Amino acid sequence: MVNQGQPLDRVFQALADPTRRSMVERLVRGPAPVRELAQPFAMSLPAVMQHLQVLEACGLVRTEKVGRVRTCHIEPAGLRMAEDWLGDQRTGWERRLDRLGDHLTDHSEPEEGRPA
Amino acid sequence: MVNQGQPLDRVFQALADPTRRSMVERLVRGPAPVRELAQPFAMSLPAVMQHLQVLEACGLVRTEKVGRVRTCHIEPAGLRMAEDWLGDQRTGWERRLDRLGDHLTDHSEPEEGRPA
DNA sequence: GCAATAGTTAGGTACGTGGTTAACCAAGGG
DNA sequence: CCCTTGGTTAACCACGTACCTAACTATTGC
Repeated sequence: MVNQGQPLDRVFQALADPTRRSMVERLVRGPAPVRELAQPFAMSLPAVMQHLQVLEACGLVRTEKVGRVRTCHIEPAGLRMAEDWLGDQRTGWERRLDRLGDHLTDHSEPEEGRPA
Repeated sequence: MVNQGQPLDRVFQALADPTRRSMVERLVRGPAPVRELAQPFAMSLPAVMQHLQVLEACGLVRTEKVGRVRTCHIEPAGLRMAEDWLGDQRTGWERRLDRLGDHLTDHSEPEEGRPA
């Protein structure tokens, strides 16, 4: 429960970059070739390619080359993995708040770390 | 709509590290002093402090020092910000899938990028 | 086949990140 | 008052990341 580390590492790392997030935002509205993906960013093609590789390596994006054009699709499973982790933390937190409320109404116990 | 960059950058960056994610996972179950937070990780106190600072800088964690003890609480708003972004992308994607389905049943249009 | 287009590879640089050790300061406790 | 505990600061190092330019390959269109 404490260690499913690596894939999540890569996904969050990928999402930590504004360029890559923008790419994801764009790809969510439909697939696009590398060139179109690169257009809004004031940076060289190789730089864009690198970002793309990061996104692909962590499973957020899938690409396939048809003629000389590589088309990029988003892979929603990757996003969901991250969203799930976040959701788990939030629900864990909320559950804790509930339990804390119970204890307070029961014994007026002061707030502290793990009860065990 | 394409650039609310910086805070999200920092949050995802913070979550990209397994140590920091573990810390969040622990803090979700209740506040803890630095020492206890550091205990499960085979690394020096300063390293832990650094991670803590990252978490604090991006608003995921709030800390306060009482005697000589600094207690760390989680700050759920930070998690929610990230979760929201992820959710936006997912819904954007799902909406697109719906629209695509409509078009297909209507005009048998081939799938492509932005319709504008 | 020649030129333009789309992408790729190679190599290099500047900066950021994650860790270390050592020395230090500030409570508490005997 | 002295020692221990808890945290902090400083200085440093190894490695990774995010770009760049230049050169190259592979299609497509004329």
